[in-house]
Parts: sequence; C-alpha cells; structure tokens
Amino acid sequence: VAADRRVASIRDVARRANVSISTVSRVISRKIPVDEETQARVRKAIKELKYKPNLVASGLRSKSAKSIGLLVPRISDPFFSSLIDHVDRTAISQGYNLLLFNTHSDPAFEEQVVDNLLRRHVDGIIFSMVSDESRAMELLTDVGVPVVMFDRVRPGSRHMNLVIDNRKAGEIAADHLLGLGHRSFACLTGPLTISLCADRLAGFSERLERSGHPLGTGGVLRGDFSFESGAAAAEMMLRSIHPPTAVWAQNDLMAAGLIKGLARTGVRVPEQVSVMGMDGLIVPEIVTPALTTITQPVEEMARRAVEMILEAKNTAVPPGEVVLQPRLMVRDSTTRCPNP
Amino acid sequence: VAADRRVASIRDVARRANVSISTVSRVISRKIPVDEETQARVRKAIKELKYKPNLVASGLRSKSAKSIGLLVPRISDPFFSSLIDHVDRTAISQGYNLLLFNTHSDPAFEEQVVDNLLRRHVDGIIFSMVSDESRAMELLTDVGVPVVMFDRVRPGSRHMNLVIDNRKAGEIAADHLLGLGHRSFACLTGPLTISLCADRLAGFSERLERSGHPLGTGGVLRGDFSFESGAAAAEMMLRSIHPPTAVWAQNDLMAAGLIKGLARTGVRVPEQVSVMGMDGLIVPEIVTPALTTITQPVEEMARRAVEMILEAKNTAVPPGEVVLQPRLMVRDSTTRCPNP
DNA sequence: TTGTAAGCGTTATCAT
DNA sequence: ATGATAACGCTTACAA
Repeated sequence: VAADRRVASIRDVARRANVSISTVSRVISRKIPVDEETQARVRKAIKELKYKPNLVASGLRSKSAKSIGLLVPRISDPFFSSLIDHVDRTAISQGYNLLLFNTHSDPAFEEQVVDNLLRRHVDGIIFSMVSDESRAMELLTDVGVPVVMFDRVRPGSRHMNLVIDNRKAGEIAADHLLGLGHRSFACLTGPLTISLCADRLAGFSERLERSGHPLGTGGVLRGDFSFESGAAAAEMMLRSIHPPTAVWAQNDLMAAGLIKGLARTGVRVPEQVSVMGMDGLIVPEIVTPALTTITQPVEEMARRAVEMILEAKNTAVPPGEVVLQPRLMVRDSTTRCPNP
Repeated sequence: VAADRRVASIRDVARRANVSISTVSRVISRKIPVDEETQARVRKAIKELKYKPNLVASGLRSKSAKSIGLLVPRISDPFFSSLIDHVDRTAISQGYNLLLFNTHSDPAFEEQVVDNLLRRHVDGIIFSMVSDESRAMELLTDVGVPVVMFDRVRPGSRHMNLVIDNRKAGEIAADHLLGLGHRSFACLTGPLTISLCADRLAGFSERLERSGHPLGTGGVLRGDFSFESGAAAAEMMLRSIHPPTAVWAQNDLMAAGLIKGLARTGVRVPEQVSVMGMDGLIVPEIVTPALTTITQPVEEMARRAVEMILEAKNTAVPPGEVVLQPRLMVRDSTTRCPNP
C-alpha cells in the first residue's frame, strides 16, 4: 500500500545541515567548489534524510530532465527490443533514462505519440518511423531538441540520420546466393512504403540483374516483417511457375515464418530452397536450420544514436548522417543450388 | 539540427487569448466550467501557437507526471518485451507514459536503478525483481507511490503483488507429460534464487512424486532462462544414467536451446524426448518442432498491473494480491512415451 | 566559499 | 466564470 509520506526536499537538507539550499545544490552537482567541512555536513544530512534530488523539479528549472525519448514501431520485434535494451544501457551510463513509446506501426498513432512525447521535454529523441509517409517527421521540426532518425529515414530530413547501408545489405545477400550457384530468386520484403525495404530490394535485385539472373515476375513477395507474413509467403512462392531456389527475407522473423511455411508443404530448407534473413538477433539460432542472415550492428547503432544526441547537445556541429555496415553471417539455411 | 526556438507557454496563450493563465489551465483540464466563448478564444490561441502543455512543469506542481516506471530484468527476453509492449498499450490508453528500466538481472545494478527511478517521481512502479535476494524491495517501502511487484514476488511484501500461479504451472506440465505415458522426467529451471522458479519446480516435482515417478537425481537441470543455458543443459541431460524421456523447461527460450542441443547430438524431439516450455510468446511457433508450452496471460497481466496502480491511486482499498492462471498449449514437441 | 532571490511552467487557493 | 498569486523543488545569476 502506498503511504503518503512526504519525501525530504532540498530545503530539509539545507535546514538540517545549517546551510542554504544553494550550497546543498552545489554539493550535489559538484560543479562549484564547496568547503570540505560543510560538504561533509551536507552529505551527512542527505544520508540521514534519505534525500533524493527531484528530477522533475530540476528538469523544469534546468530544462534537462536527463531523459531520452525512444520511439519504435513495435516493441516486441526482436530487432527493436534488442535496440531498446542497448539504448537503455548507453543512456543510463550517461545518466539518462528512457521514455519508451510504441507507435504500433500506425501513422495515426505515431502522430499522437509524437505529440505526447513533445510535452515531456526530453533531452533528445531517437525515432524509428513507421513509414516514409509518416507525417510525424514534420511534427518534429524545430522542436528544440536533437532528433535522431533511426533506421528508417527519409531523404531531405533536417534531423540527424542513423542508418545502415541497406542497399549494401541487399547486395551482400545477392552475392552470397549467387556464389552458391543459385539462378532463380525471390525477395520477401517488408512494406515497400518503408524506404529501407525498397533500398534492400534495390540492392538485391540490381545485383541479380547485373549477373544476368534478374528477379522475375513473382520474385517480389510482400510481407510486413511478421512471422505470419513469412509463413503466408511460402504458399505464394510455391504457386509460381518457376519457384525460386533461393529466397532472401528482409528480416529473420519472416525468414523463420517462410521456413515454417515451406516445411508445412514438405519443402526442405536448405536442401530444396535456400533461405536467408536479416537482423541477426536470437531468431537465427532458434530456428531450424539455423538461419544464414545479414546482421545489423544493433549495439553500435544504439550507442551511436545516444552519442549523436549528446554531441548535438554539447557541440556546435552535430553529426548529420551516420551510416553503419551490415555483415553476412553464414549458418545452415543456405547451401549450393541443387539443380544448377 | 536542433534549433533553440523557445516553445510557447501557457502565458503566451493567455496573453493571446486575453485571459488569465488560470483560465487557460481550466480550458485544458476541463475540470472547471469555462464560458463557451472564452473557451473558443483560448483554443484558437492554443492552435495558433501550437501550444503543448509542459508535463514536467505540471508534474512538479500537481505531483503527477503521468508516468509509470517499469523495471524488468531483461528487456530483450521475449516475455518481458511482450510485457513492455502491453504495459505501454494500457498505460498510454490512460494517458500515462512509460519510463523503462533494465536491471540486467543484476542485484547491484537493480538497486542503483531503483534509486534512480525514485528521483523521477513516477505515479506508480511495476517491478519484476531480479531475485528473492533483491534488497531493492526494501528501497521501495514507504516511497509514497503504488508499487506492483510483478511476476517475481516475495512473501510478506507490503506492496501489491501480481503473479501467476506458478505451482499450478508445474502441475499442468507434469500432468500433460504423465498423461502421455512418460515415466522419467527432468526439469530445466531458472535460477532457484527466484521464488517463481522454485514454485514451478515444486508443483512439477510434487505432482510427479504423487504419481509414483519422482524426479530422480539429475532430474533438476539449472539454467538461467537463456537459450544458451538450454543448449548446455542438453549435454548434462544425456550424460545421466537414465536419461529422461520428457523435459519441462521453465521458459521457451531454454526449451528452444534444449531442442537445439539435443539435435546436435542426434536426439530427436519429440520422437525420443518430449520437450515442453513456458511463456507462449513467439518462440513456440518459431521453433521446430513447434513447442508445447504453458502460456502466461501477458496481456491480462500487463493490463491488471496498470489497473492496480490506478486503483491504488484512486481508491481507499487497493488490491493486495492478484493471481492469474497459466494455460496448457499443446503443439508438436511432446508425444507419447516411446518405450513405456 | 556561501547566501539571497528570481525564475522554470504549471496547478491550486483564494478572491472578485 | 474569471483573475491574482502563491506554491511545487530545484538551478543559477548576483551579492556578500
């Protein structure tokens, strides 16, 4: 049960230590020298009263509540939950806490959420947009706090951008599968209104074209990043006249669904069809066969995102755009083409 | 780039609408009647200035920043990321936002985090402790805000408790496996310093004992809820003199690891060994074979947790303890005992 | 080195 | 129905 005990304030500490509240403030902030002896008195009082500075009050006055707003489209997506984890880690190491917002991959909800976030006067915003059509970005212009557009960005943004080279990811996937002798492909994409999906697809298909084995009709399967959409794609795929021998899914969850869907109709991976995914978090090792995938450097992404915000606060010239590199991770779900 | 544009305050709105700031406040809060016409003027000014109430300021004054603190041991664990998702959903539907904290399953870190959280004067705390040895609970007594101890509780707590019937979960698992004719069992547990693990184990083993087929030596495998610990347990298990034909892992991640580990040494699930898990989120369908598991009603748990906090704020007699029920979900990883 | 006092942007308590 | 005005708990010039 919540007792309504009044909690000690800086005044109480000041009275107890026989100093002014500003002295107490100085002792805490350690920015301005305070006599050793009075310092000791103050610390004693703080301990005795179990005083904890009220960050709401200090946030109001100093205009920095030491918090970072993190907006993601889906909290429970393994990529984002891992991102949240790592962002939290770096943020807290710098004394910042996380205000978390789920936009539910819904543009309307996203606007509402951004509007809400703005009322909280966070020190910075890390934002992974729902899609290129998000009006939310406009709501974030000139808001007076650093904004890092994360993972999903739109060209011409006036914010900082942090992305991985998605086109490159597609190329890596294509190269890997071509190298295994495959000649007939499919790509299971996320919503193409998200530019990152379009970029990945572009890299993938251009590389294939250049090698003389373009993605044919039915070579583009549209999913929504969910396991279910991956499973559903399996049926679509098998219905086509020339079923591909190699598929790249734009995230691991869909790849896992695809494998499941294929297994359901008796198609074996990788013996009959090679499948690869993207992200590289938990899912690839859980799945059977273990998933060949393209990993994203989430930890580094998270760290850089927080750093960018802090740099923007402290330096005159904040970083504009940071691009990180995806990497191939070969496991068991891809193999040489069975019928070359 | 972050421009330092000053954002409109309630004073600006008041000036523009030719009213006092209290009137503006009244229009916004809708608690006190305001003349229709002046109301219109105020709303117009709000729109024109793009005014957004500063929740830091209002939080300071009203002692309610409309935020809930959520502390979990591991953000990227599927159970907790799903929990976070649902808590966020309910919280936001009530106008509350989420401050998220990761305790990293580390008691020392946990204390630091709780201490930190307390400075933020949230309206309520939902807390999933690291273990029974957590000193953190003491830090949370008499803090003046409602605290819901979630999932991991300790008897004698003066906070509200929200749990599932973990003993029952163990019984359900035992009954399912006994019903399939198994006579030789193992339980892959989480850290036994977490009472929920001990409870699950107690329910499981007591049921087995009563049926005349007790968990033998080596029947208790200790894991840490991670996929890796599940994979490692497979080796331990196969080394024992009478390897079990049925194993219950206390979460799905470990069950998935176990299946992987068994596959590595050529043991097939469920043909040779039946495996079941617990939680029921994403993992069971990704895994091959699909995992028989005991589901936790996360959505309901999340909703109840938020409700409990709100009730504690608003009613005289807050709920003390809420117990929810786990349910069996049969899929493909368990089957009749091969050698009865 | 320390104290005084003026805010930060609200809400709440008075009056009117 | 509306307006002054005093907090809320802190930071930060400015004085001393």
